Amino acid sequence: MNEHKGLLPRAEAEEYASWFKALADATRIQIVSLLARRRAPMSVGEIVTTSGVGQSTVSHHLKILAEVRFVLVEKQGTSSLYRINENCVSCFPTAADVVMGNPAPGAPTCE
Amino acid sequence: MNEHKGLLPRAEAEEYASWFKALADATRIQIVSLLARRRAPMSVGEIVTTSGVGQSTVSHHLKILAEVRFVLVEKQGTSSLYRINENCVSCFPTAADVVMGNPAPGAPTCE
DNA sequence: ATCGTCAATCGACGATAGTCGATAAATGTG
DNA sequence: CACATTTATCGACTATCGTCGATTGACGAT
Repeated sequence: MNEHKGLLPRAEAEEYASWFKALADATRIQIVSLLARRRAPMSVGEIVTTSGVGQSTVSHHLKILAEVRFVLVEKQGTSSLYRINENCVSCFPTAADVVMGNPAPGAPTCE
Repeated sequence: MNEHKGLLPRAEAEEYASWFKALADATRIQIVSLLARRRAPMSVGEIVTTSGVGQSTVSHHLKILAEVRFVLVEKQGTSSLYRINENCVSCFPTAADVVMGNPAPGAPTCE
């Protein structure tokens, strides 16, 4: 149903780009893959010591990853537990999908 | 075979990130999807007039897309013809692959 | 050889992004 | 309440990126 013969509308392109931007940083990939391997939730502190980057930096990246719902947060006492969102990761658009305009924008925003 | 229990090695993470970076810009997504819809090669000039951004900008983006082999170039006379690399697009790693460390780095660098 | 066209490169500018250190806010503990 | 701990936010700095205009280089035509 997405049959633009010409240019992909700017708004759609920007939405796609924002998703890829979330994975366009080495530190973020390290964090998200770390959370994926241990399927258990991790606190920010654990991620900080494991990743070796500053605490504020980790917090910043987790915020970005949470915005695209790659990770989910759960507050527990004074600490925040982050875990991978398998749903969102698996429905992340493939390059082929984006290029061909297959997925409706908003797709990766799954629960 | 990629069984890091801890952190994904930085070099691998940076390689993954560089692939996603190629699609982390709205203009680049517009260009690549434009080339994908018309499966025929397009000259830089055509892309410029269709996309509405400056010639040097388009050239710059095409260079980035060519570096990750999303597009292929063929010089013909005074003009350069760009076309989509269906091979590379389809073997671009999914988010799940990257997150779980499935694809060997270097995978998207297919012919 | 000269000119015109097309694309790549260069230089500059503004905007964005990643990182850090310091501070603040929230929550648990004595 | 005072204190410690954990995370989020803020401010600053630097590096990178996207864009443009101008220039250069390559090629074809006259």
